[in-house]
Amino acid sequence: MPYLKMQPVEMESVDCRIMTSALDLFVERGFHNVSVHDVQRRANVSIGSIYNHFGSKEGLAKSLYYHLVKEFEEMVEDIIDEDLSIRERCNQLIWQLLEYTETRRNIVAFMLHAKHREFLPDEPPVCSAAPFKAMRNIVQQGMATGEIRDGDPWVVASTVFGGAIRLIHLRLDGVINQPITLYYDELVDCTWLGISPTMDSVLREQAV
Amino acid sequence: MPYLKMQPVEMESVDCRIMTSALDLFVERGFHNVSVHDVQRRANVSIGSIYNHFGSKEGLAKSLYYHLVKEFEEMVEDIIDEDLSIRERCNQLIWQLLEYTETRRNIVAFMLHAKHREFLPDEPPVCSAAPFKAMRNIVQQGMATGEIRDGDPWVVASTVFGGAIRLIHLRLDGVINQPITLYYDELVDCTWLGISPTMDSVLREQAV
DNA sequence: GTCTATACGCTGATAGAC
DNA sequence: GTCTATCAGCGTATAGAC
Repeated sequence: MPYLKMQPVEMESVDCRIMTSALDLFVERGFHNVSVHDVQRRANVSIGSIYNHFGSKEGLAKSLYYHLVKEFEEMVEDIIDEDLSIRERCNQLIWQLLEYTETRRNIVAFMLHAKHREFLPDEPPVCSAAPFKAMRNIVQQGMATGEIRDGDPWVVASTVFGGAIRLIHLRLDGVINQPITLYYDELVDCTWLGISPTMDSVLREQAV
Repeated sequence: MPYLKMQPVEMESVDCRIMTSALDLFVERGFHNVSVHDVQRRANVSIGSIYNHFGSKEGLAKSLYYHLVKEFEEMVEDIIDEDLSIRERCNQLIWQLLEYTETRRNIVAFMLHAKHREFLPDEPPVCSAAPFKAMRNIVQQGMATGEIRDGDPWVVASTVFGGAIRLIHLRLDGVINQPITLYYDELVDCTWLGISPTMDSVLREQAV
């Protein structure tokens, strides 16, 4: 059952069936452990069809990759377009990342887990793609407005999203067995307030 | 030039040359884009030799993997054996991770970046290997002694090390162009105190 | 545009001399 | 234990009918 967001066109296009099958197989076994025959079989099309549509196995992977980056980018854009504080934006992003991991596991797995350089040698790394740049942008805005601690953009951005991404990896690897959306509140607390318990006491004292 | 830590034995053993060559090639091109012939050529041995020592390409990868996990584990054990507070232990670990990334790039890349499941299907994910368990253990101890904010172990551990691991990935991907050891101090601050600037002000106010 | 049958290169692995 | 020569199978890609 294809579940990729498709452009206006028909939902059941051959392209979509092929890409969906490819995505699932690539995530299950890894790009190099999937033959074009495998994709062909799962998508219920002929090999000729695949080569007609995508030119090569690499071409198929590339199309799929672009498609997913775009979908991801739109998600980020949607959040940016909402009228939110920087902090709320970051949290919203973290939430969506966790939620995507649960509801569209393979998309996240392909974006975050797959080592594209191995089969798309000319592609820059994912983290330099548009959506990731947008994420870092948000962080920098936050530093400018004073909503986020000032410092090196890389360090701060890594701290903001590093915890979430780490949780996602653990979940994808099957080390964590429950939906990570359950961890959202606690994760956000840890990230913004830090893991040092002294800060807690400071706050508590203040509250008293 | 082989740079793997070798057991007591001679530093220039054939095993070591083969494993070092394999490590470099695997990291450069990915396991599946490296043929046994490639390894053989770089290590200046014959194919027969490789099959004699390791039985198969997968056997070579497995030996290499075990070797590196062990080396990593020893690093963690060394830190645990030192007489340090939990917090210092965590920081020491973070430092070592950053430093390893700079001085033994390929080892870290192979451990953190490589998707072992693709070529070692029966291997559990890296993050469930001994050294990672030890890292989570330290965090749990910290929660027990009150040195670390109490909470779900996964979330807290991900927050403690997530930032560092994220930085390492960015560095390995070539997105960050300077040694990440430079970021150590700031990273540790962000992690323990959180990225919320309000905490800073709280502290500052307190200090006044 | 879709299909089947086929070609051809590469790579993991072995045999057997030294 | 080390080497070279060789095999067998798989997997990408194409040719050509429909």
